This record gives sequence, structure tokens and C-alpha cells, in this order.
Amino acid sequence: MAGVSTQDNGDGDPRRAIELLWGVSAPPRRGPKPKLATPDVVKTAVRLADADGIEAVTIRRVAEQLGVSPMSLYTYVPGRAELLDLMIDHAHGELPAPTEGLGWRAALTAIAEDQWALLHRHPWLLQVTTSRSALGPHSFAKYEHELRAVEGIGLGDVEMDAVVSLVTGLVRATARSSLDNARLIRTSGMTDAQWWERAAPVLAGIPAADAAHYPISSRVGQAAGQFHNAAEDPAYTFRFGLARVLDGIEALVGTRDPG
Amino acid sequence: MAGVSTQDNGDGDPRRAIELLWGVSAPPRRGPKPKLATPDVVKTAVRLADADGIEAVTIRRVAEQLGVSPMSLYTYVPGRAELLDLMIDHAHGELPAPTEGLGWRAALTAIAEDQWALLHRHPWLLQVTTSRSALGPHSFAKYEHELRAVEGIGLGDVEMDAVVSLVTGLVRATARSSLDNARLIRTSGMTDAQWWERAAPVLAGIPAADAAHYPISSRVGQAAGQFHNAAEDPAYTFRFGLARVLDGIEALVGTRDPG
DNA sequence: GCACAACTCTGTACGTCGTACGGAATTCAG
DNA sequence: CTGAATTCCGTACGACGTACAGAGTTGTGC
Repeated sequence: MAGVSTQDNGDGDPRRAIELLWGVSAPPRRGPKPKLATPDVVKTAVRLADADGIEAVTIRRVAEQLGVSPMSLYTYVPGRAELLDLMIDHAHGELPAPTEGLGWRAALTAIAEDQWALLHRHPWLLQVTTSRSALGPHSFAKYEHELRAVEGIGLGDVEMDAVVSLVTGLVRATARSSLDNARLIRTSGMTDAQWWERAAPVLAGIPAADAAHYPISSRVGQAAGQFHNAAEDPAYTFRFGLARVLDGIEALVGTRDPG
Repeated sequence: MAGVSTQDNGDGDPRRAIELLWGVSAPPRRGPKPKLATPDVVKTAVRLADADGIEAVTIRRVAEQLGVSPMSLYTYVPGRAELLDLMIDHAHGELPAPTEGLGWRAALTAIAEDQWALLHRHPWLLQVTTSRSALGPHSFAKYEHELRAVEGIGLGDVEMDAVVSLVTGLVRATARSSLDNARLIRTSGMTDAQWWERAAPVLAGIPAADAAHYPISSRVGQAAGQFHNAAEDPAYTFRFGLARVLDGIEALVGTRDPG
């Protein structure tokens, strides 16, 4: 049994954070030589998050990794919230450059596959909100890249935005469910099989939970469950969904750009 | 600037939690009359989460609302993680009963709309993972209800599961982006407009962030941004995506169930 | 009627977190 | 060479979940 909650922090002035994102801070003219630089902090935080999840990214632990006292991190980063924002933009920097010359369908497919891979390299990206943090150079480039895939195919501006967020939303949603499960296995120390082994007898003792009350679920759930354990399933669900979504977009584009 | 992270808890024995979900705990025979019951705790927690977000659901605050000491909550609930699980199933209980007799497209539409509404009533549902917690009666019923919409239309079991998770994933993804933003406005005390008012001059001072480097983003972003402020936009993005997804599913169903 | 087991409730305490505050040490501009 | 700017750090505060031990309350078995 596990519940995962998100906590948030909302901050004040964006100036400092934007300067850090774009790397335009004037170097200090006085004072001791800094032992570190902001990118060191960001990279260390990303490494920690990759290895142990976003909850391992605490000011204290990042500082420890860097051989520095916790409070001195605040020299390089205004606070934990902004550190997370920097991590996001850093990760977006790993996305490949746009694939020019492809048709919109191939381009959207490439975008989806690249993000799918990115999210699996950095699962913590799904545990962090992206809303206003997307003001960094790499996040800008990502959005531009996504839009270019559907530029000039007959869609309006608002539709272009909607199509892009449909595809990226699909990637995030499917990646989330498989990665949430993987994280659960890690943190609970129980595989799905072990979990069910323990849960099944308890459920069996509850009349209302009888399979007869849930005929379709128990049939489909069994098939899907076996498939889930096959380990290639998350990718299947992703590509299945992507195919449907692209077909749906194609139907729309067909009405706009005849031929 | 804001970052939102998720923390998690993974637990041990599911027995107690499942018993609580299905309400099959034997009433105590000895000892003082309990001042409360588990559902009281769950309802109070849901009220708190609705009003102030999931981060307001702390053992201490729930206890305070109930006029009880923090530690005595552990009489009714094994821990915070299980409380979140109970909240999820409680919320799923609000979903309307299945709409029989509709075609699969109308049924999936109704399911998506109902979940869209539910997520807006209880935004914290998006800040909590659903993986293994979905063992309660209402979550079971939800899954059964969803599958029934696509039963008997020519899809295989694994495909049925994939279609259902495609649709619910879409709802969650689109609801998430609009609700994340709403939460950000609440916690930062800044509307998007105020935010941009402050951020724009900073970005303007950064050559690399010039609009010329991001021609499509700046055009589409402006259109989409104005639309976003129109307040009916999140629903548009949702319904736009839903229409595409359903079209895509229709294409698949057409190949399976000819006629 | 009584002793004890079962149960509820609570206060205290531990280890975690982000980070405010104030001071010491270091470097460069004047 | 003085003082301003900057880095670094120790301490401390208020939150959090919850382990633990005890006090109070109730029904059961005799």
C-alpha cells in the first residue's frame, strides 16, 4: 500500500531564477573564490534524483555529495524549488535536435520516442511540475521543436498547441503509470507478484470483492496483468496509444490540408 | 518560480489497508467507545485536500480538525500513506454509475467527462499515485465500468485495457496541466499575467532568449497564451484531445468490427 | 461483583526537512 | 591598507511522520 503525494513551493521574484537558467549572472568581483558553480549543483542533484528518486534531492544531501555545508548551497541556488527548475531545463537539454525534413507524423513520432526515452532516463521529471519553470533555454527549444513538427500542415495556432500537448501528454501519462509502478516496487521492496500473493487471500475473504461482481475486470485484468509482467508491455501501451493519437490527428489534418 | 516534487512512502502488509477499504473490520468488543470512525477521518482529509491541496493533509492537521490528538488517528488509519489510499477510493465513489446502452464512443465520452469533472472537484487526485491503491471497491467499479464501455466491439483483452488507459490518461494529462497552473497561481499569489509582467523584462535583457530564436513558439505561444487566459481553454484542450483520441480508436475498431 | 484483557487516547521524543539569521573568513577595489 | 563584497558555515526554528510507553475506559469470564 502506498500513497505518493506532491508538495509544492511557490516563490516570489523570477529574476534570479531566470538569470540562472540562462547563465547570465555576472561573475563576482570580490570575495573568496567560489568552490563550486551552479551547474555543479544541478548536475549533482540530477545524479541523485536519477539514482534514488526526487525525494533524495535534499539540500543537505546535495551539499554532502559536493563536500560542502548545506547552507553554502544557497550561494548557488535560491532554494530547493529553483534547483528543481534548473534540473528540468538541464534534462531538457538532452533531447536531440529537431529532425528536419520529416513529415509531421514521423516528426511527432520521433518527438514522442525521444521524450519517452528521456523520461525513462530521468523518471523524476514526472514528479515535478513543469508549468512556469519552462522558461529555460532548453525548454524553450523543446517547445519550438515540437511546434515545428506541425507547422504548415493546415492547423491553426491554437490547434498546433493542442496537438503538441496531446502528444506530449500521452507520453507523460503512459510513462507515468509504468514508472510509478517501478518506483513502487523499489520503495516497497515488493514486486507486483509478491504483492498480489499477499493481497489475494485477503481479498478472497471479502464477499463483495468476488470476481463475479467484476466479470470484465477479472478477465481483462488477468490478461493485462500477465502482459504487464512481460516487461515489454509499458512500451506496447505507449506505442498503441501513440498510434491511435496519430491516427486521430491524421483525420483532422486530412480535413484541413486536402490531398 | 516553482518546483513541485513528489515524495513517497511504500509500505508493508496490505491486509489492514484492504480491510479498511472494504469496510470489513470487526468492531471492537472491549475498550472505550471510539470517538471517531475511519470514514470520519477520510472525509475530513478529503475536505482539507479539496480546500488547501494535498500538502494540507498532515496527520496533525487532520487530527486538529477532528478535535483529537495526532497520535489517536493511528487508531483509525495505519499511516498517512494508507489514508491517501482511502481518500482515493472515497473519491472514486463519486463517479456516476455506468451508462448502459450507449455506443462505445458515447460511453467513453461520458467516462472522460465524468473523470474530468471529478478531477476538478478533487485536484489532489493528480498529486497522488494510484498504482496499487486501486484495490478498493470504488476503484474496482471504476475499472469495470470503463472496460464495459469497450466490451464486445472487437478488441482483444490487452487492447481493451490499452484503450481505457489511453482515454483516462488523456483526461489526467490535460487536467493536470490546467490544475497545476491553477495551484501555482494559488500558492505563488501571482496570476500568469503578473508573472509575465515580472519575467518579461528579465527575458528581454537576455539576447539568447530573443523571439527571433524561437519564431514559431513566440507566435503560437502568444495565441495559445491569450486563449489560455480565456478560461474556457483547458476544457477546449481536453475536448480537442478527446476527439482526436476517439477518432483514432474508431479507426482501429473499424478494422476489427467491420460494418 | 471483580480482575484482567482489550482497546482508545495522549504526551514525549527522535530524526528528517527547508531555510532564516548572524558571524567568520577571504578576496579585490579604492 | 582599509573596507566592501562575497563565500562559507553553525545554530536554530518550526514543520513533518510516527515509535514508544503509559494512562484511562470498557466489556468478558469467573
